[in-house]
Amino acid sequence: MDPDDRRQQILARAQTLFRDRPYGEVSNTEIAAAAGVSRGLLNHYFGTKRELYLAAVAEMLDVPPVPVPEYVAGASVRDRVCESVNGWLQLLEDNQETWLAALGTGGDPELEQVVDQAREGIVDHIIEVVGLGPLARSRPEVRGMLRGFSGMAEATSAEWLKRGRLTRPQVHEFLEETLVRLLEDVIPRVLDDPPR
Amino acid sequence: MDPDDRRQQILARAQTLFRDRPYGEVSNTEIAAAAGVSRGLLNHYFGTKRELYLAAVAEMLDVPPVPVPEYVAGASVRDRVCESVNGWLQLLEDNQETWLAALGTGGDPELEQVVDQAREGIVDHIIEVVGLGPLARSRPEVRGMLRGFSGMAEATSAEWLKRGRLTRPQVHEFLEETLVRLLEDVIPRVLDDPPR
DNA sequence: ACACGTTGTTGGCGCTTCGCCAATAGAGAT
DNA sequence: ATCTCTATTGGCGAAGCGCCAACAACGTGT
Repeated sequence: MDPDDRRQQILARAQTLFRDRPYGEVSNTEIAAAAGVSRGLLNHYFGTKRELYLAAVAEMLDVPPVPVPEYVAGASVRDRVCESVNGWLQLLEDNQETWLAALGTGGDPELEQVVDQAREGIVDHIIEVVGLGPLARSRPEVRGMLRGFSGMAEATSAEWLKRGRLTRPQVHEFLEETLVRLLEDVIPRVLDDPPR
Repeated sequence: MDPDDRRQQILARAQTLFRDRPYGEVSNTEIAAAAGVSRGLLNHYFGTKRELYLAAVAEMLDVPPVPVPEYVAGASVRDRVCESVNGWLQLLEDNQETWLAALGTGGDPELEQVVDQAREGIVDHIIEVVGLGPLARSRPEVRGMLRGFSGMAEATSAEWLKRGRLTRPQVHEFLEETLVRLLEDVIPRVLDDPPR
């Protein structure tokens, strides 16, 4: 079989298994059986089990980015934030299991880095949507604070998807209101103050 | 040796090892050697390796709670929030490695539950500090949204401790300003709106 | 004082998993 | 047709975990 197809097939099977059960409970033997190949082949394509895991998670997180809403002249910051939050929630709803499975990283530095990169991409998206590019380039603190907002978004989304203490509209309104206040009040205030 | 002491000693050694390296890379043999006991004794005290891990993490997270600042009549919400944020940051600074190690949970449901409980404790603390008890009891959404704030606090703290894109005073001001706006504006607004 | 049971403690057995490697087969090229 | 290259396999050795039987040390009852 074509090596690329085989690699992709193995990855797909590994993803479905790693979605349901944690790393330690999924054996390479099981993945190989699910893919209909021998166990040694996994070591042939991906070196070790961890590398296979990293590849699987990395592809899980590689979702098509939310399209940036086209800039409508006269659209308020609030409108654009609303649009962005909506896209984020839709993306989450479509890929529930994927995100929920990838929330915790088990303290593995490399895996942490993979997830970290995905989160940084979210921050990029926010920056682009609200037109914060120049400021963010000169002030790294902006990215730091938006990562904070990203953490809030993940936590509230988990409350919605997992625990059910919040509904989707509630999460939306909560995040939208919060982000507006961050952009208009909190972030400028923090940037103005001396870092001490 | 006294069983309690032995158990505690093993736990201590396991904690230091699990702090530095992820679960899969720490062998029971190593823990036993570090504790100066035989490997089988770990299975005697804690049933399985996972249970030992859970016990270690649980004790890591069992930090002395931040004392609730005594209620000064006339103290504004902002003052109390400031005090609370300060306590949270101090706690983080004192137990850096512990928290950073426990941030990711590897998708393990039981471990997730342990960390989840600790985070819920943080929410309890916030509720108590800002005097939101009655409202939180009748409206579970309040807890959900405060969990969102807790996620933001963790993310910004990681930016400060790990990545260094934020300083501690900046994190403080950021969280304080945000929480004030949450309590005064965002949360009431979300609660008033129909959940749809 | 002596036997006895309780319990902390150890070493070892069996099973599973993982990484590696030699052996095989099958396709494409000369 | 043969040769080579590579995908693919089965198996070997090491390591780790859970369990259990044996040992020892201490207290207890008679």
